[in-house]
Amino acid sequence: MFSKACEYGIKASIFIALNSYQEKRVSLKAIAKEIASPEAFTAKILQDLARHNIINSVKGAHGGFEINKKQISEIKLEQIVKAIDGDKIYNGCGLGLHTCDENHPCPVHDKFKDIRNDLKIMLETTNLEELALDIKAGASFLKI
Amino acid sequence: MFSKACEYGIKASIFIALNSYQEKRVSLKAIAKEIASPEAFTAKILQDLARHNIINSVKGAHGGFEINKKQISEIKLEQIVKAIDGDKIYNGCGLGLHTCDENHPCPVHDKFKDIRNDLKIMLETTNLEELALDIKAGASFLKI
DNA sequence: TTTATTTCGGATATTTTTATCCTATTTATA
DNA sequence: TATAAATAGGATAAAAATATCCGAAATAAA
Repeated sequence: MFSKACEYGIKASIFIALNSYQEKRVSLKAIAKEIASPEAFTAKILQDLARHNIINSVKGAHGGFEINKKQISEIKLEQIVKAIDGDKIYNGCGLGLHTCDENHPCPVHDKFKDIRNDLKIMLETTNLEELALDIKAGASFLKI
Repeated sequence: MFSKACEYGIKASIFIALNSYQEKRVSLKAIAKEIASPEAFTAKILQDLARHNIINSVKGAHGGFEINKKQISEIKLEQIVKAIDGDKIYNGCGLGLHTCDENHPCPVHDKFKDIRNDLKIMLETTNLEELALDIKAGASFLKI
């Protein structure tokens, strides 16, 4: 469904959010360990998220990644997915047609429409805060 | 959502079904042209579908691909997807966790559950016949 | 039986995605 | 100011997905 890069990006964002609530900045190393991802690859993704102003990066000693506490509940999964995978998840045709819409639908266009739309709504309405709270409560997990 | 291979496989199957209703066997060349796919790559996919007994291949002059007319309405999208992409679309965790279930959910497990299930139901209930009939009626398209 | 046609299948190539490595730069602190 | 701790980012490597090539095998028809 998502690329590996996107999976890492979502998990990393949740972990950063979780720590930001406690005013804790987290290092790349800590993030990669927590979400069980390759460190250098994760670094690239975090840079990408920082460039998109989804997370904030601080260089130098005692540096690391953080998210403005007040913004955590405003950040939607959609922003992370779009920053990393682009919007192909929205525009793309289920069967790869170049143009696929009501006037020129692919064979599964109608069948996919609702599913894709549900996914879209889910990504647009799910925010980082709720995901972080679940992790905090032990109701969900970032690895294994 | 699906791999390119899977997209080609679905479109090819629909085109073969369409022709099989008219007792017409179609060649790899004709298929690749109709669905705008690379010929040699499509060949591999058709071989795969044939090995899974979803389509039938006939070697030699006047050979090609066909589907038993009586089976067209019985072949579900699910079979094609599973033959080509495996069942990762069902078992895979949205965030790539090794184990992700009710007892050990990933952060988006609940959010994804319904969407994934809708997709599953769609693939399990959509058959080749209805897709072929839409193409025949000009209500959907295999390329562009 | 020869020839043309067509799929089969192994080998290889290209592209994209994922992952790693190394140096530069930034920053806090001793 | 020197040092250690971090991220930034360019270059490269490895793996996976996509795509191509070519000879072998099968089959219909001349």
